[in-house]
Amino acid sequence: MSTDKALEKPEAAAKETAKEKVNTHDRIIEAAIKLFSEKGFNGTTTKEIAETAEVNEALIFRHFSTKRDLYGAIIEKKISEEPGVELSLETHRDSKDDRLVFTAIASRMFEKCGRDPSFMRLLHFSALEGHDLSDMFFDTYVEYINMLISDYIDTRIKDGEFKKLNPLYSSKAFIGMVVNQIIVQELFGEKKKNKTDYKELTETFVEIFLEGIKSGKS
Amino acid sequence: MSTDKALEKPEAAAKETAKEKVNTHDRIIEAAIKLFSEKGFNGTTTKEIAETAEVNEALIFRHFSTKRDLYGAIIEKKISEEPGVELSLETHRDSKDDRLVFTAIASRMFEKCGRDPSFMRLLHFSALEGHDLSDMFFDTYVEYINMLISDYIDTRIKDGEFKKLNPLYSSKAFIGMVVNQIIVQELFGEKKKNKTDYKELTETFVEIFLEGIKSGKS
DNA sequence: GTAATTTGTAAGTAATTACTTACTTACAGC
DNA sequence: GCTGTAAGTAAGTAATTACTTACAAATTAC
Repeated sequence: MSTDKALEKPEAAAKETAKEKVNTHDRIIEAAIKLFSEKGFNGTTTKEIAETAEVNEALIFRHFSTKRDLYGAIIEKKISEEPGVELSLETHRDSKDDRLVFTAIASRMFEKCGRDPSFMRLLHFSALEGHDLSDMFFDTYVEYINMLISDYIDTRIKDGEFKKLNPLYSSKAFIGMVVNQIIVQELFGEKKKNKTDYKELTETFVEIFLEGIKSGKS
Repeated sequence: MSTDKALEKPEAAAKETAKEKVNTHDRIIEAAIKLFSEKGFNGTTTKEIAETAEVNEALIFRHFSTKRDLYGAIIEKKISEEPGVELSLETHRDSKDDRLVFTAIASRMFEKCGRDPSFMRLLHFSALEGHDLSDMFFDTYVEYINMLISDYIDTRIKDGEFKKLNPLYSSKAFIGMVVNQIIVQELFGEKKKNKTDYKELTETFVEIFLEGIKSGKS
């Protein structure tokens, strides 16, 4: 019985306390993500974060010693939790169905950023405002993906299927099409005016890119 | 004589006074462009602007009634003074030498943004921070250029030289390649690590785009 | 039970913010 | 000369900032 209690109680208690604690912690982080991504680091006050999180302002500084620490924490969280584009590449790489591969990459990027616009905004704010972790953000999401696609292009060149163009620059060409569309959409709010047909847009991008890079041995 | 004096004196006087006045005004604007483009609206203080411009802080508010007014003034200035990409299109449009046209567009954009990085940063800051004039910025530099290129593509489709793809989406494809490279370079500071060969990069972009969009009647 | 630790809060701090004021200086027209 | 107007400045303002402190309530440990 005593063991039961010893096992049971702390567990339940921990759960209970943890629930409250984690909720507070999470509420702060969620509010911070929302506000920092909307208005940037300098445009957001700790008072606002507290109000949005429905938490006393002083609690923020018990969980994160400074405002900048909190900012760093949410960037790290975003970096770690985002599944990335690599999946769509890895899923289809071996098929060597180029149209499928690049369509999957573009679709995944559109879908991910459409679902969570805060990610792109945070990425850009952190770069513009010069946050320390901005480089890590960049390496994880720009350089890494460029490298993956660049590698794929490289193998397709060796297969004799793609032209002998610089693989990194070719990768940048494709990524650029997709990312710039996302930026225009999410950051500049183009969506209000023009309804974009994502299916057609993706097809156009993939068509241009693939026909442009394919070696002409049809 | 009286007319002479009346004509001469105010002119010289105006020149003299204007010189001082314009210098102060311009120094404020120059400092504001520098600081706002580096650190954004919220990241820049009026005290800093005054120090950078070597002008008493109170003078800022004699020239611009609020900090936001000053911000608006520099955005308007940037919008009005930038010559834009349209020139390179207009110069080469009638040649119908597609490679020349798109190479010129890309080169001009790279060159312009490389020479004045503050432009791109201001554009992005204003969009992220949601300034009122951000839309004007966007319309002038994103939508307008897209329209111009889209129009050119449209005529080339009607010439039978380009595939029947959506001209706007095709334009976005090309612009995206170039603009994204600029963003990565200027905002994320990629230049430190990788030396980019702009000539090869431009050639790669144009090659992929043109071969991708050309109707296959070679 | 009670002591100790954690969680929450109200009030306050010193520094900084955008913006003003009251004043002096320089220079124009007469 | 004098007067009026614009340019320049030092000092100040009220509000807001990130961050603290001192204390109460709740929870845990024993």
